[in-house]
Amino acid sequence: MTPKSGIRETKKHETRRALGFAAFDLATERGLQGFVVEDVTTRAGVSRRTFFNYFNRKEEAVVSVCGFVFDDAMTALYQRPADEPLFDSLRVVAGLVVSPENLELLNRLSTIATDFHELVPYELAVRERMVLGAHEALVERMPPGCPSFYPLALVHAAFGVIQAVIVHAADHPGDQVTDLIDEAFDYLRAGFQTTKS
Amino acid sequence: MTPKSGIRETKKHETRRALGFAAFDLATERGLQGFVVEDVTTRAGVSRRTFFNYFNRKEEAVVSVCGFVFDDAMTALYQRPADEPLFDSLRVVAGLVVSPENLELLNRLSTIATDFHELVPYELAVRERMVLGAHEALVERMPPGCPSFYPLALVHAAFGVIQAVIVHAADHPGDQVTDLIDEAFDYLRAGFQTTKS
DNA sequence: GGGCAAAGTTGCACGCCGGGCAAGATTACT
DNA sequence: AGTAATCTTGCCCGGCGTGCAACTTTGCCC
Repeated sequence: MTPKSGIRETKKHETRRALGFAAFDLATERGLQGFVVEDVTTRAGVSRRTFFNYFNRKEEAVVSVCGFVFDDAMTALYQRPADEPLFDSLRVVAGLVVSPENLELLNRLSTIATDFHELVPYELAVRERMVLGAHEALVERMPPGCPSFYPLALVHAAFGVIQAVIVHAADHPGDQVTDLIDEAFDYLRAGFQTTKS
Repeated sequence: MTPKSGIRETKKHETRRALGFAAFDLATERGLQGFVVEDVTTRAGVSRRTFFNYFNRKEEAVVSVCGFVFDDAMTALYQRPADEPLFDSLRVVAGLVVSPENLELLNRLSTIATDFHELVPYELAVRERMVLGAHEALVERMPPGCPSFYPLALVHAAFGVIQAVIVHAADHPGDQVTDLIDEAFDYLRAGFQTTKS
């Protein structure tokens, strides 16, 4: 977690990014089966062996690009005022997760995953990282000694409806995502006791 | 979806089960890296090539055993009275998902996944199948023409808190799961406006 | 800046994965 | 009984994933 000193970490980060984007782009262009690891490393300018120092498999590299969605969301969550209700913090973060740029990325990923089902598990894993990260962020705000189940349940429910929005948005490209997030969190706030529409 | 006639389907089903359990047991005994596909097929009594007619990879076979959790839950959901509120149906099904036998299975799987991180994505995929299946079941009960976002959000939130219960139960083996499910669905019903504990 | 330790990259080698193909076996249909 | 459809199996082969041992680069201290 320490930033370490410069060049080394920076280069690693750049190499990882280069490999991730190369894999993501190749998957977009040719489909998941349309390229081999060596194609990725050629594009990224490193050797095949190096690829496996960063990722365990091709699929991980492809979905890694979406990790920035995770990073942005977590950064935002940690920056929310400490006295803000947890529910409201999550609502704000939810809006960021489904920003236009992020949705574009997530939809490209979904498109690939539709054709190549084997990618789905890795897509889900990225989301799971986000849920667990958010949980940790919330726990820090809880009064000491407070049982952790409440924030655990809250964060799972919140990211559940966020996922619902993403799924729905993929099927209904016309809908305003901001509205969907509002609708989803209204349902959540009302305990799903109103159907609204 | 048609049952087809007997022997053929039955044998396929049995072969799939045999491969799944062989893989699951081997993973429990030796860990995910402690065996190769050929070990699975030897135990199941088929050829190595046949394995790949049923699963794309070893990991899929290992988690496939948990598919029965999915099947049971879906069967139960379809059998709920049609006029029962969706929320209540999901609450009942939630109790079944975290039955003692299922939890034993899910915990064994979690244990393996803890040691062998590469299994996690496949674990998540099984859960995702359950969420989408439940959504379909709920949609059938909605009045025709009703927008599908409400049940989509509901089912994602519900399985979100179920996942929270499973995660929590893995960390706190002493807790009563039935109580956790009640607590989780109470939170959900109350829109997370009460902390309770 | 010279030199050493730590960390990262690369090529090589090798076993396993994953699946196309075609032949053989088994089941379904009439 | 005969034929079509389905499933299994062995063969084969390119790609995957990784241990290992050089080699190169970076960090650090004198």
